[in-house]
This record gives sequence, structure tokens and C-alpha cells, in this order.
Amino acid sequence: MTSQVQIDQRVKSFIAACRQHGIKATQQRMEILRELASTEEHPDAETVFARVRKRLPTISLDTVYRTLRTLEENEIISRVGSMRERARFDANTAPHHHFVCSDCGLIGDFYCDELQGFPPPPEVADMGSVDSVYIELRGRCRACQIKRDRTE
Amino acid sequence: MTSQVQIDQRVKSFIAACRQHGIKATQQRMEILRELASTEEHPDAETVFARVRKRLPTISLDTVYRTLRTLEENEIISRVGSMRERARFDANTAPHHHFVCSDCGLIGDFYCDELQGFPPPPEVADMGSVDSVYIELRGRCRACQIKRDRTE
DNA sequence: TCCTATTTAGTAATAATTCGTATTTACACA
DNA sequence: TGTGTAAATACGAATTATTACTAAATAGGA
Repeated sequence: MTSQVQIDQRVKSFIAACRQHGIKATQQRMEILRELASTEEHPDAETVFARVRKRLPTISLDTVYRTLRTLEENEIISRVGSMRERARFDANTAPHHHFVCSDCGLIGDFYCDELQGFPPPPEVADMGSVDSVYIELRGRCRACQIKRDRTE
Repeated sequence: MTSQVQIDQRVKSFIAACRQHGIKATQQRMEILRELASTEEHPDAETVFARVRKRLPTISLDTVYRTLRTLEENEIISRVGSMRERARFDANTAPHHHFVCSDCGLIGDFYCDELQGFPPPPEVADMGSVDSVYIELRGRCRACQIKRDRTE
């Protein structure tokens, strides 16, 4: 993901993807993607803006935000973490994980010993020490499944 | 977690915990905890505010936010999801997971087939259908570990 | 070349969360 | 059972990330 060839390849396939999705492969979009594809540090919007600006001095922060969303919607990039609009809280102190409905936001607890005691893979040990595991299963709750079926 | 006795028990042990941590067991804090302990729906701050207000009409939204943070810091409740201040983006399209440093915010990718193909436990099937698994290992990165060791 | 989606710029709106400060309260101790 | 004091609260105002609006300019791509 770091070699120049790979990055160029990534941008090239992005252009193809644009054709497919019927969106334009603008300079701005290509440079934003290039920037993200060139780094492993999972930058935020401001950081992307600052860096892309070096090459496209007139780009606006607005465009960066808009583009990041467009790329995300087209599943060309992804967002790290939940980033729900509002924080949600939980008084359940037992070790557990969550099921989250991406339609209505329902959050359910579930328990799973295998996951609970899961040993971090060795490559993680190189990064640092782990002190907790956060797991979220994402999908559609029963009610929202039904709602969807009815609409179609 | 739903019976009145259990909730009362929870509030009582909260009062004890306050003594331990040297923080005050105020009406507001107790009612906020009681509210959270009474539900499984993982409410947000506004929702907690609206409900607690029925019993403590003068409580402020500010207090709810402040208290939720305090409870979280003292590990009496937890927050669902990452809720980083800013959104972070990732152009890595291969299936992978993240290691996150809670000190500096570093995010690293890692790969793990066992986790990748992990079958959702049956209790989750009752809630709905799963279409993705989000996993975050949280801890301290190498650099931050060293920084900590030096400070102590 | 031309049509249209997209960008820019610059301001303003939102919306969640936090801060400043005067006031009140829990609770340790007398 | 009072009381002094640090901790906590209420309330409005401030912050911060993100999105929206506009009109005018630009540039994909057929």
C-alpha cells in the first residue's frame, strides 16, 4: 500500500470505479484518494486537507469533507470507528459486546467467551500493549429487516 | 439488570464506590446511574436527561454530560463505540481490524483470519442479521508506553 | 465543443459537547 | 446535630466538527 506503483494503481482503479458509479473523477477526488492511499496513519479530514492543499492549493475544506463522504458511500474508503452522531452509554459492567442496527441505531448486548478471551495476534504486539477488546457486530435488527422487506 | 432490587443494589454499591474514589454521591449522580442501570437500550445523554428530569426537574443537561463522563472515568459505566473527537479515514480495502492507542490516537491495521470469519453467536441471530464485524484492540502504543515509563 | 456535475469561496447553520462562574450541596469533623 | 469547605450544580455562553447555501467559475467526459 506504500509503493508508488501501488498508489498509482489504486488511483487508476478509482477512475474506473467512477465510470461505474457514474461520478466524475475530478482532480480533487483523485488527490484526496491518493493521499489516503499513501499513508497508513488513518488521517482525519483536516489532515487530508492540509496535505492535499500542497498539491492543489485552491482546494476547500468543504470539498474534502464532501469527497470523503462520497468515497465512503461508494465504499472506496472507510471510516474508522463508530462515529455515531451521539454518544451512547451502557451500565452493564459484565464483559460483553454489542450488536448495532445500522438502520435504527438499536444496540444490543451479547456475551461470547471465545471472543472475550481472544489472544491478540503477534503483529499487534509490535504496535503496543492491548488492554481491551472492542467488538461490534453491525447489521439490521429484526424490526428494520421487516420494514425493509415491506418497502421493496 | 432489570429488577428493582438489582437496580437499588447497583445504586447502593455506587455510593460505596464514591467513598472509595473520593467523589460525592449526589442525587443527580445516583439518579443518572439508576436510569442507566434500569434500561438495556444504551441511551444517549439527551435521553438520560429527559428521563432523569422527570424525577429531578431542575437537573441540567450539563450535569448529565459531566456525570456521564465522571462515571465513565471511574469505570462505573462505559461508552458504546469509539467517539473519537474527529473522524478518521482508511483507504485499506482489504478486510482488517484496528489497534488504537488511547494516549496518542495512533491507529494501526492488523489482519486476523480467525476473527475475520468468526461466526456470530446464536443470541445475536435473535436480534437481527449481521453484515459486518468491527473490531478494535485498544491499548498503548510503543512510543506512549515509553513516554509513560519515563514520567513515572 | 457543450452540457452538467462539481468545485470554490465565503458565510452561515447545526448539533453535540464543554466551559465560566456564581451558587449550592455533600459530608468530614467538631 | 451544626458547620466549614471543597466539590458539584445550573445556566447561558462558547467551542468544535461537520454540513448546508449561495452564486459564480471550472472541468469531466460524451
